[in-house]
Amino acid sequence: MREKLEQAGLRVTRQRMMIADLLFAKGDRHVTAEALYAEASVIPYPPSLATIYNTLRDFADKGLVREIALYGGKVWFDTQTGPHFHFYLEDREELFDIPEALIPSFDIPAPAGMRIAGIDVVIKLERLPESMNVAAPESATKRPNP
Amino acid sequence: MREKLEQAGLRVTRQRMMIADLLFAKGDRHVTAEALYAEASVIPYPPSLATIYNTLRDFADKGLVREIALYGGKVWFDTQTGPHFHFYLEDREELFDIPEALIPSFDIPAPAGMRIAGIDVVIKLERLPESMNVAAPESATKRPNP
DNA sequence: CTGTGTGCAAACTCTTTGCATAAGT
DNA sequence: ACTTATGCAAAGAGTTTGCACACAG
Repeated sequence: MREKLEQAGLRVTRQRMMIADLLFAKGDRHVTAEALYAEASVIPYPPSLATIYNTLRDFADKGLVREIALYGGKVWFDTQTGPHFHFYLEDREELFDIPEALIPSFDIPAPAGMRIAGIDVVIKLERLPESMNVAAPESATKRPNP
Repeated sequence: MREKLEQAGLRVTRQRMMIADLLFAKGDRHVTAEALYAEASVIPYPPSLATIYNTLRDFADKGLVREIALYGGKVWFDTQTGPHFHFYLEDREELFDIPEALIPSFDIPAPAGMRIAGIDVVIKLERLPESMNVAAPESATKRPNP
């Protein structure tokens, strides 16, 4: 953890260590600043909310986490910085990864004079009524926001 | 235009007509509330900013426009409600459609007990330095946020 | 020691809301 | 007439910032 910060050129402080621990200890995570703050707040002498925000931004700048495009409201951060897509469960405000295996190959050319700086794919999910709970998985065949 | 509002079950008011005109008169548009407000403000007796916000939300509720997932900050509205993906030009804060022809077929199954409520694909673009302006189009092969 | 990070509160930005007035049907 | 929309200003949510103090290198 310590090296992770040093490698990124960030000073190793108690707060940053604590935040890094929360983020990276238990595998991939998808968090908002508020959620992380709530989580940190059970620990004695937790970082302030402002520090959580600043730290998440610093981490994002250094490539330790990445920001995710989502509807209005809050900014999400993802500890997995590599290529992958997301499911978003609106009613629970939960964000999780789409298994790599399910991701189709993508080959959209950038317009002339531009380069692709990142791709964000978010598939919004809705919980089906109980009675349909065991229905066959639905497909998302090229149909953004039907 | 009038019928568009009536069909949606919205009262036809001067302000809503003005906003609908701005949105739908000149083909597909991608706007933020602020931008639309600025645009409307050149007209005598323009709608207030609050009304722009309320109207855009009403329009979105009735399916006349759709909301687009973008990084933090502002909410965007798109007059094209059908399935399509977007390029986002960060430095200019411009959003535009990806031609249908370029969009790959997508077939990601929803997890059991869920259905897909919408797909948002945003490809962030960066302007290349002048010297490379005529470079061959780059590809976005399955590489979200490299 | 020196410079950077932290905490707090206040500022800021974007969006929504309450309430009195205006306008549509 | 009756109901819904509008405008304004004020409130609200999320995020950033300024400044004094603390701490890592």
